[in-house]
Amino acid sequence: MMDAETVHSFAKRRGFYWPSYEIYGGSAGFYDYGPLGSALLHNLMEHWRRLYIIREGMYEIDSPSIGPEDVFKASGHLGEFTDYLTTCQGCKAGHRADHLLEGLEKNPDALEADELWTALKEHGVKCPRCGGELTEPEPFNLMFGTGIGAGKGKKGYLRPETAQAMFVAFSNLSQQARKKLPFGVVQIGKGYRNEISPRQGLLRQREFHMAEAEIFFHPDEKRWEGDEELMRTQLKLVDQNGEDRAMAAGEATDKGIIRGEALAYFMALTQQFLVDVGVDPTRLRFRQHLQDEMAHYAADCWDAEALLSYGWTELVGVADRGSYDLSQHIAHSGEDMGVFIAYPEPRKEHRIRLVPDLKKLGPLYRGKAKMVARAIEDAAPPEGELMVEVDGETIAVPDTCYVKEEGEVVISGERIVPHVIEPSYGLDRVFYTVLEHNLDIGEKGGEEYRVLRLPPDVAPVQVGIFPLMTKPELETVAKEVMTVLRKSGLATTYDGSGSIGRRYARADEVGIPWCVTIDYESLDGKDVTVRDRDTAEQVRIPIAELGEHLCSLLRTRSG
RNA sequence: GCGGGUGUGGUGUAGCCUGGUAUCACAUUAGCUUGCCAAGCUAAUUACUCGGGUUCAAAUCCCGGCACCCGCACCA
Repeated sequence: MMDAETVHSFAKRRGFYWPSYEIYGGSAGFYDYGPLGSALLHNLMEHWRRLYIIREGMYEIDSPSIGPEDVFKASGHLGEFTDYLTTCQGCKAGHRADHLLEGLEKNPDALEADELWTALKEHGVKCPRCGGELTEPEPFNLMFGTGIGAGKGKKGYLRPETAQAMFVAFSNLSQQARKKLPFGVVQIGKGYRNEISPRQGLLRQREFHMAEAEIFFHPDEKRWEGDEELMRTQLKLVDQNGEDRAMAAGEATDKGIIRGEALAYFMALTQQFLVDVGVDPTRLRFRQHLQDEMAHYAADCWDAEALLSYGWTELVGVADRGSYDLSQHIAHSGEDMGVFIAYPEPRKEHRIRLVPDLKKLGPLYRGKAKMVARAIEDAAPPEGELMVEVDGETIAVPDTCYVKEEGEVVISGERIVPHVIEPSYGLDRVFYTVLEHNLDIGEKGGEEYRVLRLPPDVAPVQVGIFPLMTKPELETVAKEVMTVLRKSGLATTYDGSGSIGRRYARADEVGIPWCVTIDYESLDGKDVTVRDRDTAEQVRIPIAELGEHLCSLLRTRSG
């Protein structure tokens, strides 16, 4: 099997990627994409856009990498991403304080620093490795913090995922979708996580590329009208019980293995993308999250995993997140993000409702008055005193603050909070997988011979232009041909150095699918050879038709 | 973050134990040559991870930082 070291040195030698800031000693978890890498990464993104935006008709947005603290309080990242680490004074091993309290406290994950410390002392917890004394837990947050504005300013964080923007701007987006469900919104951008120990090259970076789609559904109608063919895609599934099987996406839905048709659809779409861009389908599977691995709000979650030299590695997570994200932002911001769904027929109902009196509520609750009012509207008529819950606290509301109204009302629909299905791609991982799965190290004439068998539309360069000999008359024509091809939109590189075989070898190694060679017959006959990377076969094509010939090859080969 | 290992041109390496001009190959550039799959000749460019210490002298010995690899922990 290909080993990662080989891929890394290859990547550096041919300019795909290398560690950042090398001349200053480097910094773990950061990588530069070089000329060929940038082009390849860009092609992956373009392919992704073609699938999600053009074919599935989703909307794209582009939002800031930095967000104010409130956003991450609401999203849960501030809490979830903060771990408290305690260190053993003896053996210096670090442990997560909440893990040490597992089984001793009811919900150790939710404890604050001082509570954790108290609990550790109360239970007399010692280092599980050597039995030594533990230090006071220190907070560690996986989000990069920063300040917004001058002076003390406002606390901000670099986003740990791009998804929150789609939830935060939901009202604007649903307006753009003309308030019809379902609709999908995507974003490609960078995410940032201050990993404790980044390892494994591109797979676990501190700054990385993500492509995420949030598809919003009516909770009872999780169906996406897309390409029906996709539901017949064979998927390799490893479910929660570790059962391993291959079946069509549609069948897995019918059998209840995948919980929901839309989830299955987006898993199939995910597979199509990965295979299109060069992930080996025989080394690809979907693994269902275990119950305790899944976020508590998630209804179901499957990771697309690729088999790499590092082992099975998550490339994409496809999750049914329910209404969790929107509900969180509704609760924290007070913004109503519901979508109004009209009934087929308006209904008449006898109703008792509570109408809040804001004039009374205002002076009483000040900043919270609006939220109290909303809670009153939602509350059922009380037996005695009205109790409402606002922002985690229970408030008794005097009966002077609202009036009871009773009567027939016409209800033409209801407001619901949409559910969301989220395919979330780690693009750098896809990138690495495409390299590792397609770098074919074989042999030719007793010598090692490398061919990067990339799909043509993913390859960083599509055409190599070579004069057969380094003679001025050939070089002139070759450069003219190059100009024409570049004008027709093909990524083209010129190489006139060394023997022709050497140039083919150089081109094969970086995955250039077609090489065009200009020889003496090209001067008279006006045609050139086009050589195919994978078969090494050559055909002669008139120069006048070359652009169209290559463009059509590109179209047919990219599916 | 803890423990162990490693760090030499763009890539892969020899040298390190036993301190004294840094080896070789490939790659790259230029010229010649070359009529289709890493041919040849000539020349050129490029390296001891960084900082400190010991020493007349450090790639080599010692200390520290950084990076990478392996294990542990971490990986919403």
